[in-house]
Amino acid sequence: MVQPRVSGTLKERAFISAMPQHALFNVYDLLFARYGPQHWWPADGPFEVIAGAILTQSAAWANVEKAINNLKLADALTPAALRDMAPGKLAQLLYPCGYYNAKAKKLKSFADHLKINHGDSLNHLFDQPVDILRKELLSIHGVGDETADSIILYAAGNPVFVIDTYTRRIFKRLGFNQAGSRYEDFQAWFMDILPPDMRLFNEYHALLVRHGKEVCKKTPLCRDCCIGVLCRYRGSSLT
DNA sequence: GGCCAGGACACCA
DNA sequence: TGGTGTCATGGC
Repeated sequence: MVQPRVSGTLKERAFISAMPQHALFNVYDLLFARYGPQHWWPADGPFEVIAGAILTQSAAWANVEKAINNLKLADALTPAALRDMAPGKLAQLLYPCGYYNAKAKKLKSFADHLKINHGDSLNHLFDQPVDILRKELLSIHGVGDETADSIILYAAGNPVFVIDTYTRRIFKRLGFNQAGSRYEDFQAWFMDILPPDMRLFNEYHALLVRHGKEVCKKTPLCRDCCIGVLCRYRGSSLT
């Protein structure tokens, strides 16, 4: 495979900054052309999505899969089973994905909340306006911005754009510094430009993670890496 | 042996 | 409001 030359000239980056709407769609098209559909979220049902979203916090997905498999083998991947299990036993099952004591507490907090407020019904939890749902999720111990949005998008099926480390890194290094540094500013920038399409948001986030994992972290200058790779698929320009 | 991985929270200035 | 320490294993 031919490595891209160092590109991303000042002229190219200036154009990207001036035309964020076009560039945002072009970046998606280029990533999709390169990687194809990602079929996210890899889980059996919405509760497994939620558990995975909590367990993947600062952890490699391969290790999260081991922990989820442990939960399945112990028949513990239900809210009731998580509540009933002793904290030490649950932590033991979560051991492969790290932070096992903290994550055991987080899973139990979610299971407790679901029982108390929704009778263990995810449909009841999800059957409310997205802004209300998001505030409720954020009130649960262990659920922050990214985890809440992952749950809303991948478990509830509502179009919110998930902002993660890879998304910030890739777009900042592509020159989109006007997006702001706060989570909500970055998210608003995406959602103001893109149509509220659940499938688009799903695929876009997954593609950014795929690209971040496979390309950006292996290149010292990610800015050049991203622009170089992306430009290679559209000649010499991101336009 | 060091660094990083699909973050969140508590604490402090 | 923003910065920092903590939580912790597994793969490269």
